[in-house]
Amino acid sequence: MIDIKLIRENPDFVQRSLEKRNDTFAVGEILELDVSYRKSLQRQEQFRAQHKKMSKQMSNPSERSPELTLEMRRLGNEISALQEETSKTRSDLEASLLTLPNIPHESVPLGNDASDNTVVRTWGEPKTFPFEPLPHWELGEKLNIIDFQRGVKLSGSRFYVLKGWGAHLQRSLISFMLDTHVRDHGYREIYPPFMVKRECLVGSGNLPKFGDNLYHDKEEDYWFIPTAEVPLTNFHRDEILDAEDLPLSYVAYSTCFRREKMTAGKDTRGIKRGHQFDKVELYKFTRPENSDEDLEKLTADAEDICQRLGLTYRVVQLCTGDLGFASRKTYDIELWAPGCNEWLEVSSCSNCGDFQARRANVRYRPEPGARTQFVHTLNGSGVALPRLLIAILENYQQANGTVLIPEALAPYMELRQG
RNA sequence: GGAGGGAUCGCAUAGUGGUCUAGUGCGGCCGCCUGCUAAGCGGUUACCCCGAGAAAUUGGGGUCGAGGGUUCGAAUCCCUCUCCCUCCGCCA
Repeated sequence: MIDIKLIRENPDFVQRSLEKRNDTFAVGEILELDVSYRKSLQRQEQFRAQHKKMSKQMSNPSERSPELTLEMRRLGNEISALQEETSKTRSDLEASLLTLPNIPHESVPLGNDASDNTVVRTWGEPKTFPFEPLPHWELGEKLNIIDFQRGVKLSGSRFYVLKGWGAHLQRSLISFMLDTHVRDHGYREIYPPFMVKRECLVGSGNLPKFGDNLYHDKEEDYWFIPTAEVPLTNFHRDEILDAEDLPLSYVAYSTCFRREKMTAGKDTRGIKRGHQFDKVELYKFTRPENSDEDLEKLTADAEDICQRLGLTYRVVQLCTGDLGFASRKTYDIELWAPGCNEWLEVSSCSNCGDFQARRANVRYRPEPGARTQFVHTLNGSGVALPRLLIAILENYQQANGTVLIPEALAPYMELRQG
């Protein structure tokens, strides 16, 4: 959420910044709501103060009178009418504020869409093969480790089953990534709930605008997380963190659930885009002055996974038009997949500034006795699984149709299975 | 799912309709005293919103798990919900 005070004091800046996202937003409307909210709030508080004084008089039996009682009743009615008006305006204002995306960081390059993103760096070279490399869906079926038909039988389109060595590989990757981030990058491991309350999705920025991409149990009002970023953002909701604990770095494995109904027909081949996938997520709560630097660190931590696995990747900086709703600055990490011949997004590392912290009300106290302030939050996959699996299968395939195990995974793959 | 008990300013607790501007103890912080430490003494100790001010500050309002109701007036009475505890049922 954008600070209403910033909008109030600098509406042109906010308007101009949001326009960089190549979309339009009702900043003027919000300003009007803000004015009328504060006007009716002030009137209400004035009446309340008066009412309070009279009430004090009433507490003394000798000052009680039928006239005073009557007057207070009248005032009381007036206050509740005003109260209704005030809270209506306030919730309208809040609802509007919740639909505004974050303000892009001034360093983010201008652009309309993904085609304006810029490659920041590339690690490794796209691998060349003395034979025609197969796409993972063919490798998966040949090796009998990915079962598309049974996935559809069990759950419908965009579901698949990993079998034997394939399932084992995924499980090993999860352990490898968690171990690496905990042992070598200083993150604390979290196992979060995969179903959360509505307000968690509001805190992370998925609601109210993007509900159509989420699975929801209406009976119990549980929401299935589209990423572990959601429970992690809300882990410290309504808390005031100790300044000396910052930055707090968390790593969480979770399954993720997404409807993906807008892209029916696209990316249907293979395991690139499903309704359910696994992911290891990195998350940081930082002091505002450190968040830019911490984004570089977090991105490097995700990149390190790709490097240890010997996979070619590139880091792409998103332009203003392609930035996610909650993000002010984002780097995507894309792995090269020689079989399907494309760069696969396996991580999106974002600095959300105080946007999510404001929504989830996560604060800290910079100095003892100082006013509380919102922290900055960062997130990024470290990294997403099906696509990592794709990259390993396609990069490590051999002429005879087998797939080698990356050296870093060897300790995790000692169990032999078909 | 059933029955009962509970939720108060970091922690513990008091408060059963107006004097609550929520008391007290502990802990924390500041100061005094003091060879040192402990003790003692004094002060201080939440969060949010609106207004004034360049600022330090300052005026007002709100918050006793959440929301509604009764009343001139609610921490206190009534209703609904959430969470926690005990027991029963059911399970991994």
